[in-house]
Amino acid sequence: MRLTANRIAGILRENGYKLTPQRHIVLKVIASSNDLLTPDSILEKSRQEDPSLGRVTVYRTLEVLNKLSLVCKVHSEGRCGSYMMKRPTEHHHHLVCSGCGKAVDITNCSLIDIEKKLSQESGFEIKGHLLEFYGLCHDCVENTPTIHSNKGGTSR
Amino acid sequence: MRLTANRIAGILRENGYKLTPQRHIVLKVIASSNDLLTPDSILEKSRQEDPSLGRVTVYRTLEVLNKLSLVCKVHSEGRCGSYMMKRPTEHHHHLVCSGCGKAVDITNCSLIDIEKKLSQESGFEIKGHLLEFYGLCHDCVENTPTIHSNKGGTSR
DNA sequence: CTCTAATAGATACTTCATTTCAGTTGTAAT
DNA sequence: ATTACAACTGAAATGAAGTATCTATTAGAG
Repeated sequence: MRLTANRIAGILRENGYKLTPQRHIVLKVIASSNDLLTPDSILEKSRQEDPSLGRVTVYRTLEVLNKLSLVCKVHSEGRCGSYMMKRPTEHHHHLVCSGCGKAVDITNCSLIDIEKKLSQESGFEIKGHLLEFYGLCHDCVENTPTIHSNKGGTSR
Repeated sequence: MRLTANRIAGILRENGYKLTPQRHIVLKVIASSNDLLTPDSILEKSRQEDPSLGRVTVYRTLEVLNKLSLVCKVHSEGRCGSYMMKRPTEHHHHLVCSGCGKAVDITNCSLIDIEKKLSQESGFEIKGHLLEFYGLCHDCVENTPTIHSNKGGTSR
């Protein structure tokens, strides 16, 4: 089951948020993409429909959507703070293409068991984990793309 | 085996980098901490020893250390781009305290096997993964701290 | 000691995000 | 429909984090 922009619009209203034309545009942009989107690319796409739409509105809408757990905030390679529509409702992670931003959901996460063991060993009260896989999708392997930057290593 | 500031200084020189007093200070700050440090906190601590030390120098030193794989770049909760000395030389991940930044190394990572399976299923050429656990260390559970910000969820 | 490429810090700039504020609007109640 | 108001919008100012440029300085090889 895929969350459409209209379905999300309903959820917003149910939670006491107003449904403005601007929000509807931003929603549509996010909901209709399979890729990871930066706030800036969301703004750009939204302005194709309403050129006067403000940057602040994008950030505010993302904040609301994040609060309602309707979007996933992803770190990705060299680019933190990108977003995509939440597709599986259960706990999951992502495999993101460093080339084009395409994202695949990974739902079979076995780290919660590991958390328990870690918790005992370390004395930490573990609140959660961050897991992302990154690489190149089939198309980008062939086309050797240069869109997403890939500088600087992360902890691995 | 723990990397000391002096040992790292040697590695720098072996790789053709000069060992300036400023770099030595920055090194000492990172090497003598068990916690995750933001560039800003590294600057602050370094300035306790040399108040004229510049922000740019911190970034440049971190860049060099990262290039030589002497530090780990960690994303952590709501705070990307923090650093800590690399302790195990092999592939590993971190458990980070959202309260005080304390970090524990996790060396038994089984995700590389999963990567292979994922690669076959998705058609992606997987380059790596990002995994971090976060929570509160024993001290911070008791003292209910407020140092590190904890706003906004990440993908989990 | 001398020489030079590497480095430091000052300054300016860029990018990304947040705050503030005055005017506008969705929507629930009349 | 009309009204009333809290929620919302965009412009502009501000802030935070990191980068680029330039000149003076210096680590360290010879």
